[in-house]
Order: sequence, then structure tokens, then C-alpha cells
Amino acid sequence: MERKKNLEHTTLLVLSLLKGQDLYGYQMITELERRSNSTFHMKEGTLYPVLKKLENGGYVTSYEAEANGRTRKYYRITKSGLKQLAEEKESWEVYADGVNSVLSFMPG
Amino acid sequence: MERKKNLEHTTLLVLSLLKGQDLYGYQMITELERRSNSTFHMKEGTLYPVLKKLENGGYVTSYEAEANGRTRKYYRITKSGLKQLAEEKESWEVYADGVNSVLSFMPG
DNA sequence: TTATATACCTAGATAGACTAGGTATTGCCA
DNA sequence: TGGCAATACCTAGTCTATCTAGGTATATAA
Repeated sequence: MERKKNLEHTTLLVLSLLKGQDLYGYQMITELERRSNSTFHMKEGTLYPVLKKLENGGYVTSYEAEANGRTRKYYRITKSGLKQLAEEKESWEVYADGVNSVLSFMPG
Repeated sequence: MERKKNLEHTTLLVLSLLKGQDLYGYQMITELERRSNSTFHMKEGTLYPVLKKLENGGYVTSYEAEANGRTRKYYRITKSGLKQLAEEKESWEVYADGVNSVLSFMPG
């Protein structure tokens, strides 16, 4: 149903998480869970390919950092990513409004 | 991203259209367009398989009627379909709330 | 020492929606 | 009268977002 490219909610959510602070992959999963009040539990198999796609597209950049002997890969949103985020947010709002319009439609 | 079975928005929209009145397939497309203020343009290739699936699942029943020399296949929502609609509507609301929570999250 | 949590990654499967085709009738316009 | 657009139905095959299920490795708690 016109699931257009800029309506991919996973990318919207990931970009949204990165607005304001850099995060590493694993952290995004827990952050998403926290910010959505446990509604979303993104799978690693979903996240990592999306991060790779976002980096290839120039929407995020990455760098590595040490913490507790572990290497973490942090992601930072780019200017292009912020623009993309704004567009996807707008698309989401149009989509949600559309669904709500249909659901609340009163004949007559 | 946990796109669970009861979060299929197409079925939600179709069932929602059928609540209140019987419709035939082609009409659902124009109705959906109207009720969503032209946000949604469901493709026939999307709709008809969904209708078949809904009928097989007992969520709708169908009957044929003549109009202008054309045969139209009308669909009517069943009691089971109404229950399903209520569940999917609830799921949609949880999902939309989740996305909005993440989008509007203010750190601190 | 063994299990759990943290932290990264990928190949292949699943499934919802689309593309692109098909059939047939009605109504309009040139 | 001829032809095209709109109406009305349908399906096989494709695309792709997400999930499943696996892999590697380190730190920490039981």
C-alpha cells in the first residue's frame, strides 16, 4: 500500500534516536525500548543491516571507541541524515493522519 | 521490527471500511482514497488477495449483485471480523503511540 | 566454571505490498 | 462507427523490509 521508500519506520526510528546524541548499535536497541515505553524491541538482525545502509547512504558516520575492554561502534547523524529524518517524520505524520482518518470516519 | 501479524495495516483499513456498510472491491479503493483525503491509493493487486485472505479466515463474507449490467462482488464484515478490527485498531494505536513517543522524546 | 549480558555481524527465510499483466462490460467522444 | 477511458474482477511473479537463526568475542555474576 504505497509503502514508499521514505516511509520505512525503522530508519525513521534509528535516525530519530541519533538526533541529539551518538549511540552504538546495541545501545540503540535498549534506547528504543526505553523511549517507546517497551513497545519496540528491534532485533539485531534488523538493526545492523539498516545501520550499514544508512552509512552507505551518507546519513550517518561511524567511529570506534573503547569501553570496559569492549570495542563499541558509535554512529553520528550527518546533515543529510537530519534532512532525511525531517522528511520521514513528515511522511509518518501524513501516514498516521491517513490511517486515523479512515478509522474515525463517520458516514453521512 | 516486530511487524506482527495483527499489525497489517491493509487489513485494518479494509475491515474499517466495511464497518457500517457493505462494499465491493473496486469501491473500497475509491472509498479509501476519499476517507483518507487522498493519502492512500490501494492497488488492486494488493486489495484482491487481501479480500480473499479475509474471506478464507472468516472475517468477511461475499455475495454478488448486478448493477448497470456489471456483476459486483460485495463484502460484508462478520462478527469475527469486527473482533479482529477492534484488535488491530488497538495494535495500531499502540504502535503509533510508540513511534510518536520516540519522535518526541526529549533527553533529560 | 558456567551462564548471562554485552557487543558486533551475516546468510537465508518469510511475508506484505507492488508490478504487470489478463478478461470483460459500459459509456463517452470524435 | 470505432476506439479509448472507466469500471470491475483476478493472478503470477517480484521486490524488499524484517525476522530467524546462526556465528564470534569479552566481561561479569552465580
